[in-house]
Amino acid sequence: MSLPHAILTALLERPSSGLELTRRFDKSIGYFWSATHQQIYRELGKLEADGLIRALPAEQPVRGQKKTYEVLPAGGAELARWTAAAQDPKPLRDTLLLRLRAAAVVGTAGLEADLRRHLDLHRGQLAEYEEIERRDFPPGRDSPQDRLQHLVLRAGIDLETFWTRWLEHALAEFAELPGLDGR
Amino acid sequence: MSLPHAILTALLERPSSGLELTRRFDKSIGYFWSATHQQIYRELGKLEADGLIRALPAEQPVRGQKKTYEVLPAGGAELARWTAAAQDPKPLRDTLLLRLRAAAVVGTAGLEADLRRHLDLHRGQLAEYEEIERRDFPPGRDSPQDRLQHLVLRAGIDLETFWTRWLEHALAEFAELPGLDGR
DNA sequence: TATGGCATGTAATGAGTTACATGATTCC
DNA sequence: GGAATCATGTAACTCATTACATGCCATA
Repeated sequence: MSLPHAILTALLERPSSGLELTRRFDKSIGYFWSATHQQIYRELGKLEADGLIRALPAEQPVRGQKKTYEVLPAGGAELARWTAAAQDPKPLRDTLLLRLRAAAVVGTAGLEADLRRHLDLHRGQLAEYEEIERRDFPPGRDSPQDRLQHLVLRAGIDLETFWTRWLEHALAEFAELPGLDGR
Repeated sequence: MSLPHAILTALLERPSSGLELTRRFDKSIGYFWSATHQQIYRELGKLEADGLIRALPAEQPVRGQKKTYEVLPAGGAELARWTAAAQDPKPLRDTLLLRLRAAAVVGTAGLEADLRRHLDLHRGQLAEYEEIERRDFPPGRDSPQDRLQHLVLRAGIDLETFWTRWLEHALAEFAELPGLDGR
């Protein structure tokens, strides 16, 4: 239910082709809403059919040829409507927590290595976000748009901080656990 | 890919029928892996067909009649294998962050009320987790199983703490924003 | 002219959600 | 015996993922 709106947002920020969108979904927007190129092309087709976006004038309906989209007024209206609409938060669904709970019944053998790997990944992501903060949000610049985008980035930073701390804590606990392995 | 393993874990903790599992997925396990009864029945069928679980002896293959499942050795082995296997963390996908980013281009009108609502929901969830912690994990009890389950609960508590703080911060920022509404 | 990279797409599968259907049991 | 509730299930649909297919274009 959110992918079309993620695409509308990206296209309002800057008209783009499918592949350009795909690249932007690998960073920026993709930091909190990921999507593959297959999803994006399918959704661009739907959005165009629904009259929310259109291909820019030089429209060649040829296959391997670039096609840039822009948002139509109806698309902007739909995005504004969706942004303001009440939506319930989705319940948490996390594999790692599930595996820990499973480990309580089948033993912790082998889990620790993957916790360490996750810790490294989250540390890396955290460093990346902090670099972006330094580069794109220096103190001083604070248009409303900047503030909103900064707020989103802060969520990313705080979430990664949470995961690194939690994983460090978990690993410390593991070190103290008596041999539960293979239980 | 994780639902079957969530079910195996729940059944190892205690053999149950489909509806009992559904209830347990509304709390406990469901706090970090939610599932509806339709998913659960479908998955129970698959797990039984694959020989990972079985219906308890008094097996009546009658429709509206209770059917309790238990885990077979092959099921335990599969769960242990899955628990130890390396798995990449799934990229974040959060609607609220997306809406904030959208608000930076279409305006913040109407968003604030829903942020407040989310804040209330997260505060409620946090209180619920803290109550569980008081009740189920008093200082002192610390078998390895308790420690692992407590670790999972701590993740829930810390995550809800993060969201409440972030939402408070976001609302404070909103209060300072010049009229961006309807931009 | 052929190779590699760019760009757009199709097909198949799987996981999750929503709506509905049916049998058994209990209690009035 | 009728209504409510418990319990199990089916069907249809949407969304996401994985693998593959095809056309264009530059350049060696």
